[in-house]
Amino acid sequence: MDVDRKDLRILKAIADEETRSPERIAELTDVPLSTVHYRIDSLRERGIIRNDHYDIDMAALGFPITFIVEVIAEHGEGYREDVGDRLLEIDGVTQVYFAAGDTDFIAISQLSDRSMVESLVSEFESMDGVVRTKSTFTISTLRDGHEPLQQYSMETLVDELLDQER
Amino acid sequence: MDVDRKDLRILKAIADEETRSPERIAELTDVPLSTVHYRIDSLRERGIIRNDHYDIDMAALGFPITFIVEVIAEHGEGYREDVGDRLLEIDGVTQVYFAAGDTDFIAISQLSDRSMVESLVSEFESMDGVVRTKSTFTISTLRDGHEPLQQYSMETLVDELLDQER
DNA sequence: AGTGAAAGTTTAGGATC
DNA sequence: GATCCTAAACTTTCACT
Repeated sequence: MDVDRKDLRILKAIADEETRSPERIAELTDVPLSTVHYRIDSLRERGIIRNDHYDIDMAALGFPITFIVEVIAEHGEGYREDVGDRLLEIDGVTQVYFAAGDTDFIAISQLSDRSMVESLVSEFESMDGVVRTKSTFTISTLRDGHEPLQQYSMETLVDELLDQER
Repeated sequence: MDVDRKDLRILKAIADEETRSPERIAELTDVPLSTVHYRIDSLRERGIIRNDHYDIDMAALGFPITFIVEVIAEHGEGYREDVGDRLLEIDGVTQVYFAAGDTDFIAISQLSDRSMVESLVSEFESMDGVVRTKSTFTISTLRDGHEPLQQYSMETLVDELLDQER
């Protein structure tokens, strides 16, 4: 059920080469083509690989601004859940996290221009159950999260995910 | 060069159905199959669709914790650039934004367990040029950013991306 | 936009460990 | 249960209309 070293080699090749081609993965990992197919199927069954899809570059499409809003919600009877649900309904909000500590939610959105930023800010501020918001306007994206496994060394993957070293 | 309504219909179908199959896209959009192929090629050439790849579910793989760190850097001679570069080198840091305002950087990481959180926090704190950090531990992910276009209504897309309404 | 043949990719069957 | 080969089935690309 758990991943093994061969799975990790395949996943790392997928992320590093940004490929979906079993042929290419087979070359890079020295795992035979048909085994690559078998392993990818199995990773999909285990929910580790989701659907295969296209990666849409939001900046290239016309939404170059990443806007991050921290939200402090009222702390009583289901307010937090309500606010969370309403954050999810706002157009352009692509990530929402529920957090521990001073901040209750962090919402990240991809926007087209300043007017879209302004209308988003006013949507957040007029939202029922919201006590305070803190917005961060990003100047540049040093790294987007589109291929997360690239940011782990094989060593970290092995250390963190495999129980028994041998 | 710019996208038109037909491009947006295709992109929205890709995001909503999480599909990569031109046949399925053709069905959903009523655009002929060969035109879907042609349009997807053209979107790729324009950089709007990047590579097609697998979506790796970091939580399912074994990195269920999203950890968000705001970094305030020293404000002199290239300190900011240095800090940015060093943030990018840390294992597990999947998104880094350079921001305007009180916070200079926002780094988002996907981690396996508390011990990985602790070692990341100490890496951040011991980093040269870092004045202060504020960490946010997320309890749950209400939405990850893996299919951003799902979070835009067709109306918003048309309003924000197409110049001339007709 | 559409057609159809060529090229490429994935699935399925069966042998092996 | 995992592996790996081969061949059939399917999908995509490409030259042409």
